[in-house]
Amino acid sequence: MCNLMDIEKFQKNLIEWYKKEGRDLPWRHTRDPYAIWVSEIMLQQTQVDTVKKYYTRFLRTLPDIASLAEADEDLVFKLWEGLGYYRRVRHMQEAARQIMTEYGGHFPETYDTIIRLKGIGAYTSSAISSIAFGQEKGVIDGNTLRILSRIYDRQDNIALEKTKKAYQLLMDELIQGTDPSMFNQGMMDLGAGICTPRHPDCEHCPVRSFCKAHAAGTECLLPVNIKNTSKTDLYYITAILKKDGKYFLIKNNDGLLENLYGFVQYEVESPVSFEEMFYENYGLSVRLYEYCKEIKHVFSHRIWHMNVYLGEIMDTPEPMNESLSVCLYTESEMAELPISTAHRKVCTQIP
DNA sequence: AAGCCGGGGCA
DNA sequence: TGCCCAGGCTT
Repeated sequence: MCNLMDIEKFQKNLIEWYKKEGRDLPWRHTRDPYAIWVSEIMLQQTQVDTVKKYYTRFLRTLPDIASLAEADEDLVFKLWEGLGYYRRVRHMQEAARQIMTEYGGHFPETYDTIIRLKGIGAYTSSAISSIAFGQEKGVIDGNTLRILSRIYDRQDNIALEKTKKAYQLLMDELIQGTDPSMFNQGMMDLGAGICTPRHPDCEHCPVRSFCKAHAAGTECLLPVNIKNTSKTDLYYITAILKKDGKYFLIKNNDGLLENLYGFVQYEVESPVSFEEMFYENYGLSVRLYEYCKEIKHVFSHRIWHMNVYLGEIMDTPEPMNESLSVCLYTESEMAELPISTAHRKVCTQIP
């Protein structure tokens, strides 16, 4: 693509195809920047089909910026339970409060102002500013990096930041003078349905006449994406601890799965070591009396091997320790708490 | 620049 | 199993 006429033809082919073959998605029936924002945050590293279920419920429960800003923290995380990357929703609530105080509850309308909001980077600011406000900012994500690598038959490693910067310039050039919302969303649908990672469907591609990789037959070798994917194995003893018909759960205050609830687990070699460490941390005597099974849970960069035990918390002097009672939940209370998928698997071992 | 942060779908 | 998915923040 070397001249303006080619770019115009590329845009026209893409957008005509998008109008006909584009996906009908819930967040494409609105221009409300708040709704589009929610969808874009949910869609970060998360597949469209997964997001659909969460998106509708989230907007029904928290329909606008003000309601998100004022919402109870546990409710917000509960709405996110199972989606992963929980920091996203914490940041979103911070940004909602930011919009209330700095912009009087009115969503900012330019790329440079939107990107200053918590949890919004180059991709999301481009997406919101183009879709909700018609700004000519191209989105750079896994889809567009793949498409551009193929269109230009480039070998740049898309895992590198400098590649993304170079491709941002290309995208901003390609989006000039057309409908920014349809161009960006058309590119994403092209990446999702035609220009797929493994078996691209070039026969049905509306822009294959512009594609250098297709001409060279190299489309299946692109994009180049070299990154380290080694995982670390972690071995835990995870205890389902019961007292008076309730279960002992703690809230993670930092790190992995921050703000979610879960069973106590330690990286120790034996049940006795667990009991000792639990006593050090909580001043409570526990007894593990039965081994259930190992539950494996795979994250992006680590694997949890959770060796699940049943246990009980021994009698404590009256009145019951304050720090103990706040950690005890009935099974129906547990259903309402935000709990990670790993620990939901552990719940299945409750007798 | 590299590490960290989840979970689901797919070949 | 390994890779991918509408990424962003921290160090």
